[in-house]
Amino acid sequence: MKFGETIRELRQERNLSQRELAVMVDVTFTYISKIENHKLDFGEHPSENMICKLATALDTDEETLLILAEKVPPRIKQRVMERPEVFRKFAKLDDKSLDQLVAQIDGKRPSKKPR
Amino acid sequence: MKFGETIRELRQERNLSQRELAVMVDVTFTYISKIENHKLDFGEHPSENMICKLATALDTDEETLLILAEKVPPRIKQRVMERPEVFRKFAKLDDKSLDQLVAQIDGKRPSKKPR
DNA sequence: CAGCGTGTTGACTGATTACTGCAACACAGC
DNA sequence: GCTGTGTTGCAGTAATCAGTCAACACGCTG
Repeated sequence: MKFGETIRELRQERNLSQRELAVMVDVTFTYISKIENHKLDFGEHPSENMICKLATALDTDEETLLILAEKVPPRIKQRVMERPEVFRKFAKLDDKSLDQLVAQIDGKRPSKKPR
Repeated sequence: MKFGETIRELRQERNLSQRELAVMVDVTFTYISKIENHKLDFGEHPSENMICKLATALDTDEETLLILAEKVPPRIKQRVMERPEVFRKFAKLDDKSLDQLVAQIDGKRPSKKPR
């Protein structure tokens, strides 16, 4: 519901025209327009590859874009394949339980102990 | 590496010929053979839809088959989309940390708290 | 108002996907 | 030696995907 809008915002923040961005990711500018307006012929979103290029060109986080495009980022997919039973369990938990687990993680490993 | 072999085993356990299974999932039996031997023209695995039908026909767990075919089951995908930050965190954890979280889940919610 | 830069849209094209269908062969048992 | 079973290669197809191209619309600016 928000992928195209996000691309547009990022592009405008960087003061790029559709044409300029198009060159950077190596497609025609009309395609950029369609992406931003969700006017792609079939499904809503561009290919994973394209999203990756867009992330680079716009200097933004690739995984966030992928998720907006309803694609599971490769790194997450890989981990799911490596530990399927675990992720199947996680997927069964409700929001509250997930939050509790996150709290566990953040509590136990406080990112960076600043001495 | 094991999808085709798994299908074959399940099929044989149920005493089905490739031809019989093929009818059940509405494809030709040569296709079943190709699936079992990883001889599909392009990528290794059949479509999600086909896998789903196979699971039904073989009366086995769909998600397990999907994972063998290196596809993220829809239920898991959906949950990832709903709580992306959470699953991104999970995916960063090493095996030991994941195991600890699972222990948390299993310990904390012993299936059914009576009372 | 001419012309430029910008964005939007519909029709079209080429590649890839997910199979079908056939033919030929192998092997196993009766 | 025939029937049932599985294997493999090749060609064909229909749908979907990824992207191009031409045409047009808008707002500025000189």
